[in-house]
Amino acid sequence: MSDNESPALPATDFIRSIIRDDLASGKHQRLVTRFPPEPNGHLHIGHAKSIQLNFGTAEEFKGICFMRFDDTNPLKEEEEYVEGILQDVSWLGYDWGERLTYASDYFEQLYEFAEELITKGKAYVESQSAEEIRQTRGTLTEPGKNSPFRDRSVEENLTLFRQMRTGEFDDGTHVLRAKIDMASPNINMRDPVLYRIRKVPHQRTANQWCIYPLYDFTHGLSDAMEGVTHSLCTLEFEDHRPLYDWILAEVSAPCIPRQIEFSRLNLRYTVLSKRKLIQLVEEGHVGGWDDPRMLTLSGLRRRGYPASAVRLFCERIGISKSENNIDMSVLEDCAREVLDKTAPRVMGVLKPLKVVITNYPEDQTEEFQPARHPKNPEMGNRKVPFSREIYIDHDDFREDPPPNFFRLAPGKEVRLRYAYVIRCDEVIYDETGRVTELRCTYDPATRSGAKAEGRKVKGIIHWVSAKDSIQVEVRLYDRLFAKPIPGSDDPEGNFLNDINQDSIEVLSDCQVEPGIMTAENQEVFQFERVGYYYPDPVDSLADAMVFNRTVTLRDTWARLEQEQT
RNA sequence: UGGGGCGUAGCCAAGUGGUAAGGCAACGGGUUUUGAUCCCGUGAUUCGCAGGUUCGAUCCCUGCCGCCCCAGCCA
Repeated sequence: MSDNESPALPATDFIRSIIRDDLASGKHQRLVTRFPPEPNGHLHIGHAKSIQLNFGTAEEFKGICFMRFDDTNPLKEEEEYVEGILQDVSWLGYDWGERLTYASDYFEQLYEFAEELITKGKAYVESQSAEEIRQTRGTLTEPGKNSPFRDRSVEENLTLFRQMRTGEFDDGTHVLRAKIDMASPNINMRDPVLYRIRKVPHQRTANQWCIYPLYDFTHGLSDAMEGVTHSLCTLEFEDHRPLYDWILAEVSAPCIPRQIEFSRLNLRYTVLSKRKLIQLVEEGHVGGWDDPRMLTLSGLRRRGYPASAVRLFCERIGISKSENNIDMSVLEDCAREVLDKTAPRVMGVLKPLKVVITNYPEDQTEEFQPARHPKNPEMGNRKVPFSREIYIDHDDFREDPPPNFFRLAPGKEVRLRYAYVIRCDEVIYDETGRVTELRCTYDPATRSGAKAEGRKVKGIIHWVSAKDSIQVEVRLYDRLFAKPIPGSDDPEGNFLNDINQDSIEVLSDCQVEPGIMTAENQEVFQFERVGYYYPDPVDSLADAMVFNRTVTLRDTWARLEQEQT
């Protein structure tokens, strides 16, 4: 399922430095981390960065990493996402072993910690409405006001909180608040809400609870209960760290984890926020979470990205605290790097142009046996039939070739890869003037592998035997958005206007060499000179294959030609 | 105008008092029956800006500028 190539060089970053120091100083005997997604959507490449940090460092430092679902909001979370998330993490190549947990596993202990806080006079039951709480919170520049319920007695708070638990109040009538400081310049410290009443069943605890803890109360304590030493999260939680520390300090926590923040991944020409991904899926702008244009892990997987390419990418971009905007080409290049070494080669003609080799006998065929991989002879050879009628790619022929075009043109010669040199003698057109066929002659003396190949020809093109080739559908993908930062030009930030209308092109009449049918496993192929293609795991049928273009090969000629014009 | 962060080459990113790692991209050259791959070579007199301390500052101090995050009973 996943290829387990380990990263080349050990990464060094500020978080690993802290871990290294804490282990060296004896502050911790063993590293414990956790990857804590909320099951309200599927994972994307930004999560891969976090997964690789948490699971990756655990592996590196011989520690452990918990796979923990942060499921404290039954209104937004769904069990179906759990399965997808677990599949994505294991696809990436990480194993949580026995350490699959849920914040909801700790609801009872969490409740006890809440009572402890109340008993210590550090939390109170608030009976103002949500609106009133908002009104009295103050603003960024003005302090908030104390709640009239702030000084309820411990006994009253305890009674009320227990009644909240037993369901005696309606949603929204009461909440539990920490008693910290309504004048704090950090808004998170202005008596944050710890528990709210929600009379809805929870995916895992069903109707056991009608009060649910909020993130700030849950997260640090869950970390502590799991013995997490380093709680790694993204920058937007930096402001929450004082609260994280406060809760752990005020309660008899089993240990004190340290929260460390790093910057989240931003990629150009795509969106990675869960909200936006959900919108793309729900409004039908894409085919689903696993649409190959989506930078979700399921989308990348379906597109043909090897897990090791995603890991290489995460390693390459590093970990820091600065805002970043990584170019999509970095990701693409990681795919090329991995695939070049592993993908079996095959010839595939995307836009077939028929070529008749007029001096090749009609009933003759022969078979070439090129290597499946130019540098890995152990991958063996394939059989490629050759005959009088072949297809070449339309892009490899020009009636009026530009300078330095060393492919086929009237009167010019090219080598058919692994086969012969041919010369274009005649161009056949249809009524509309479109080129429909080429008449060529071949030179038998130039047979591939022959001692004296006769002459050197600069151009080499791919081809397939017309009567032997397999027709397949190919889907060419491009970036989903036309702007580096979707929505940045729109006053309302509407990113949907920037969707690239040409992000998918379907070619239904592609011809590939018959050897592709021998593939037993789903694997990514390199269509020589063109790119990497992966059989679509959803729409591909045994007799009607569909290939997704994972990524093109680097195309120096395309760049050159663009510069020439 | 409150609080928390960030600012090192096109994009990432180390270094944190001793004279700017590395990767990707780009460019030049070589190999090549994939215009691919591979190989070799090239880039910051300078670390947001301005002062200061120091024999010496990207690193310490002061001031300024720019960008990001925070006012959910979301995570």
